[in-house]
Amino acid sequence: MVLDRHGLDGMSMRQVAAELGVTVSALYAHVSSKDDLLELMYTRLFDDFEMPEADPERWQEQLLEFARAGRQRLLSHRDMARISMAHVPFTAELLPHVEGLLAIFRTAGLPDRIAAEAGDLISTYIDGFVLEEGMWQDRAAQQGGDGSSLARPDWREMADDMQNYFASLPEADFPHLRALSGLMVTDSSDERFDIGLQIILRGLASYLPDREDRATSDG
Amino acid sequence: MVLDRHGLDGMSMRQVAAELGVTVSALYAHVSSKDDLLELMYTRLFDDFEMPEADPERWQEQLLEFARAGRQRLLSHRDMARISMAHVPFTAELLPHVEGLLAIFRTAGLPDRIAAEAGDLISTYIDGFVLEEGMWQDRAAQQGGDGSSLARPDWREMADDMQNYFASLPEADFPHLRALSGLMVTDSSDERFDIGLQIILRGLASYLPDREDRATSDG
DNA sequence: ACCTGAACACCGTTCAAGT
DNA sequence: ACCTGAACACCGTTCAAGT
Repeated sequence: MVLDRHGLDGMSMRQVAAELGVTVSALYAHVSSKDDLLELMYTRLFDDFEMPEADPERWQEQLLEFARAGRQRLLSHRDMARISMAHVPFTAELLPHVEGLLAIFRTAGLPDRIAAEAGDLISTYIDGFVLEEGMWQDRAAQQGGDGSSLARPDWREMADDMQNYFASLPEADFPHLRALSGLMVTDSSDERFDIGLQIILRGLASYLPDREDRATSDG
Repeated sequence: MVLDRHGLDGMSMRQVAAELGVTVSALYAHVSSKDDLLELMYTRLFDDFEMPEADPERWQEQLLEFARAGRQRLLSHRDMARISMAHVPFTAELLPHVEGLLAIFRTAGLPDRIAAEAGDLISTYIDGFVLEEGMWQDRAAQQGGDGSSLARPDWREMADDMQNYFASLPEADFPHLRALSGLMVTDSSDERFDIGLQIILRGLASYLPDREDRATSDG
């Protein structure tokens, strides 16, 4: 199959067929449904995804890298976050990744109960975040117009507008929003992703049995 | 507008129109697009959503209750999690809820930087979780068949199958999955939701400046 | 084994026309 | 002010028929 370079948005079966120079119905000889096709693409997407050797001294960095890399893959093709969400990752191709995640959690010292749920939480976070940012992009592009007349949305300008809006709210009703107006819309997607993940990782760390700054006592 | 009782799945404009005893095109006199309609429903959905008075002694319980209540609302109508995700909650109707969340974070003592991102994280979690569980339900229902011949999916049986599958994996390649096979698929959605949220809340708590068990010193 | 053409049962949206 | 009817430009999927 040669349909890995897409970038399409709505990605309809008809468009895929057209791109392959073939009728729509021909696709159904190779694939039982659109969902099936997306599933194939999804599996391919993580084909060469390498899981690190679990290192208990670096478990947080390893998870951060894992999550960032996962987000990047999902961002590289449209709709991948949605199909990722629809999947329980218990297929033959994806199980090694689940195992790799569990290895990181358990060798780090997390209790089994938490280790069993942590992968789920991180996956939900990655999928949810990517899906959300995709939707926001779509909405912004949609509002910005078809590239014809109006100037394109201008990200920084929007942020400024928001900031001014928050600062202009009545003090009596919105003291906290006013106080944080300078912090609410300033970060890039990358920063927001990392901060959210950091909070999750610190939550996981809180379950570690011994939380002292153990000097690297080799023995 | 009288279209708040739906439960519809695909919820097409045509179905809405039929339910109201009207042609499709008539809808466009009241609503500029399907997205607009969903937006109206979404706003209505949180009309009477009460935010608690921020209590620094109970901030974690308050957030847990907030998240549970939010999830319940989103579950009550199809597609609401998706439209929720597409929205930055900075509309006149939703701003009071954002303010209420910020109040909880800040009176609890979280640093402003974290408070500004925490609401985002929790919202992404709620939306992502609900969207995911909806998709899993859809898939299960789809596979289970149209209620005709085969016995319906039977939740517990599926969990047992999964557990057996994990336990049967080769020890050399999947030691951690094998070790956790009894914990990977046992929890209900409600439990998984709470555990994930608990991890996030403990992550937030890790940013509190003084983390001692302060006796309730009044004064 | 792989494809085509035509059809079926849907979508969201628009627009002239009616009362 | 509110609705209808018909159309436009799409969907995913199926199925008999071709080579």
